[in-house]
Amino acid sequence: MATIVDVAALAGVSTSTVSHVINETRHVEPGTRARVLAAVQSVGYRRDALARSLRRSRTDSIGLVVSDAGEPAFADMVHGVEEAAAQLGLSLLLANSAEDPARERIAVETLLDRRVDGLIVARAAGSGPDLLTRIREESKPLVLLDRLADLDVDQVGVDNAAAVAELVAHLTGKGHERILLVAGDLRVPSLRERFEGFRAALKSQGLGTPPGIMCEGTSTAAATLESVGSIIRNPETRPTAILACSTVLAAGALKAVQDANLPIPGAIAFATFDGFTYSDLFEPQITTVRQPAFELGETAVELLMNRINEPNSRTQTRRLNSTIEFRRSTD
Amino acid sequence: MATIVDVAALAGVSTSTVSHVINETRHVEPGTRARVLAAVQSVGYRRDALARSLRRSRTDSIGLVVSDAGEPAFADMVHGVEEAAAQLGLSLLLANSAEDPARERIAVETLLDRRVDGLIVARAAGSGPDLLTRIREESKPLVLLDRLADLDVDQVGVDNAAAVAELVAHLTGKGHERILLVAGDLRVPSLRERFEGFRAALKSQGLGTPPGIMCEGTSTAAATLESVGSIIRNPETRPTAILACSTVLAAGALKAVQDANLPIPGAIAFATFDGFTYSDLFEPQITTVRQPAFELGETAVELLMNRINEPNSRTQTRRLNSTIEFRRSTD
DNA sequence: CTGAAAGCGCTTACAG
DNA sequence: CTGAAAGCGCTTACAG
Repeated sequence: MATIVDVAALAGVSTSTVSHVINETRHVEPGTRARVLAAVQSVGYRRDALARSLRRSRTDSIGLVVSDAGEPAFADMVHGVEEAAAQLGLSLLLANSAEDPARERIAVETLLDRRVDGLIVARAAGSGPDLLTRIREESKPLVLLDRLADLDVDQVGVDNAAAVAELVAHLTGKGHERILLVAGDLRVPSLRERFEGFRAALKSQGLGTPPGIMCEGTSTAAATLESVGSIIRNPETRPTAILACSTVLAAGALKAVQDANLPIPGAIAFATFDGFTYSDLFEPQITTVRQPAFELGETAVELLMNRINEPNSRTQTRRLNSTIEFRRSTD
Repeated sequence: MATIVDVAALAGVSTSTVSHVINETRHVEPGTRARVLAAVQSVGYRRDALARSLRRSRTDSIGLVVSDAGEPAFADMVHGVEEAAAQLGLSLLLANSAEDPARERIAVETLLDRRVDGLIVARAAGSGPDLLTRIREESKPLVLLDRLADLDVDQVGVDNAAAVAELVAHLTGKGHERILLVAGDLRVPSLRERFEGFRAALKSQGLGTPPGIMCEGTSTAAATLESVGSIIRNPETRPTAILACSTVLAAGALKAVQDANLPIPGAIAFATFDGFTYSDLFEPQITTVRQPAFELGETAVELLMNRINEPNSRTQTRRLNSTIEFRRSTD
């Protein structure tokens, strides 16, 4: 690979001048400039980003650690981050923690070693606060994505409480008073927010939480199938509506309803967070809270750039609105 | 940030020794070693990957350019690549061309500037051969993913011909002789392979391609809805089965069938490549060719590492098998 | 068993 | 308007 020295030699100038021509960072005589550019072409010179980064202590790259690259919502966030980063001329280093705090730690350290200009992290379910402390120690710009913390950091997520409230209002409006929340792993902040939001929404509707009408702690479709199954098979505990807090929970719960031969929405209404694509084409058509996942990613980059450019500005927490697609499953 | 010089000073040794201790690259007296390690801890030293890469001309990173980060199949491939890379201690630089050859070009150049050790590319639909030439000029290891080329490069994709053949055999076995192939953009190699495979399969069944029974060129759900709609509304051209070659094509075609009030599979059978998740939970339950997208990504990394370690070995083309999930839509 | 020193390919004050 | 030179933080032959 040709270096700046080769170009300088061929053009008969110093490496300073070559550098300044390439980066347009100071005025150069048109003639000299032309010779340099010609030399660049002729030797096929390409600036080495590594050397440049080392010298400038800035890499023009950002790191993204997601907790579950297999989940469509996270895939969309990755897409949004990539898009926004590309627009700004930033490269994206992607890592997946697979919900494993140890892997998350390694991913963050690697990204730190590579001197990314900033970090966006959607934390693993069991991730402790020490990770954030570690990043702060390095005073590396950081934005939390989707899975927020009760800390003084920049973060962007969904307004889960508002979405739950709207959904509960919709269901109670249809006369439902016994709603089963399939809540999932409450260590995941977004799931906890939905859980808390659900309780608050019921309370404000004067309903209170019927005992046994929460289903929490399960994370797999199989486990959800089982626990939801046992709740709905028992007429004592059977709800008139089910609200699932993620796609995988919805899959398990939906299967349980089908296994119990309960028609939707005839015997039981059904709604879900995230959920299935192209729902309009299939039966049952399921009412779905659609997260603005792509925009979440874009916003994370925006917050990160703010932090990089203004290290001492006040941190902000952004809550984006989800949209609810109302369909026949809750009619 | 502490550097190797700080560590050396504190431990009272040379930077050579520090480097060798950290990298375990030559024997060091246990006592010295311990002092170095203690110094590393005490100053919170972390090796700068940038400087290391510059010196070694090796970055332990790979670049991945996908053509459509929004498509679930590509998201899974990204996931597979990430997983395999992480296992090998490689960082992943991700870029999306969004099916735009110009963006693809920029993405590749950026990755080349960053001196990734190798490149995995799922090319944009209109991508020309000059991009591959360019990468070869730099003699940078390259693997083509999913969208293959008729060139002497390492590549991994799906055995599309085999999948189509199996599906066609399944349909003809059910008595279908008029099958509509919703083929999509034939500039996309994988779609072209399905198209060619379809013709070959019909021929080997002694059927030949009925005129007007191909629907090609459309890439959006809306355009597909329209063209499939006009084909199935006309009893002269109406097929008894539809085979869609991608998720978005399937969405458009399915809508057209529903708009025409043709029951599936009563009036018309339906099958698709890729397609919808959790299909078993919804009606119509659609027969689906499931690509091993994650494995495709993993295999791409494997081929790339082979190439990096053995630059002069023979190139290989790997074809992974898809699995067909047979469901009621083709009963 | 260890160290002095060159060099990877850039950028950027400093000087003229 | 341009150049000589230091330095970013490492690795690695070379020498002892």
